[in-house]
Amino acid sequence: MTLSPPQPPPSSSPRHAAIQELRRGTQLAELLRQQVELIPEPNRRQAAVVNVGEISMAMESSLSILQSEMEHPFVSEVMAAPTAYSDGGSTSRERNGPVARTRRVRHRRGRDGAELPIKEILTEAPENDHFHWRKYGEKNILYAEYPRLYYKCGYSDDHKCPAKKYVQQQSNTYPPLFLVTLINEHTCDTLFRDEPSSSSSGSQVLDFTKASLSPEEDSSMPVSMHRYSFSYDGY
DNA sequence: GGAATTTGACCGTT
DNA sequence: AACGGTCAAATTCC
Repeated sequence: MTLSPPQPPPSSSPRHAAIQELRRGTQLAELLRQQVELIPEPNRRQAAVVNVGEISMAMESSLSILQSEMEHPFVSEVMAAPTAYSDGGSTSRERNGPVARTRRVRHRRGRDGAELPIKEILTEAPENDHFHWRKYGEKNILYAEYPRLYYKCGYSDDHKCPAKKYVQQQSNTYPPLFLVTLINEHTCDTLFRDEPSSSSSGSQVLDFTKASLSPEEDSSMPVSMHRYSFSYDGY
């Protein structure tokens, strides 16, 4: 992933130092993840993997916040919630677009006109939350190389949970990066959030197969690189 | 057969 | 009119 800002400030900048530390943390988390994969007991292993995933996500999120502030100091007030802003311009140059463009984050408003809480995260693992999502749409976005996938909380009907999630692949690097936009907080959180340590017979819910395939690339990559499926346990 | 996904139509916003 | 987000009928999967 391309982590360097266009014009790195002097390394004496505290913010730059923080970014360096976060990058180191990300690498260490990845190392830890590999170690954790070796835990023999399935339950403990899965729980540990999930925790490491949370750590990675937190790191990515913090990195995105710091980097976006350095690259776009003017956009931070746009967000209605603590936000990892990432753009489609400097970190992902669309191959099929005439120019790299800065993604404009629009205010999203509910019916009463109030701004909706939005959180954007750039991550390699969009499946690393433990919620049950149901896909309800997919759109090709102008100048974007990959489609945007639309998900809503699997309990949106039963429990009126308003949480939604958009997922869009941002790069064809390995591992690919996904921009995850989270809209609204889960109201089903404590009661219905899937437990990472619960046992099998889960229902497979999210599949990023298409999102992670670029239009003309073929079998030069292992299949596993193309498959990003969410698996959730029942409750 | 039920649940989840796909995909074109529809609609609101810009 | 174009674009992005959602709906919902059709289809696929388990």
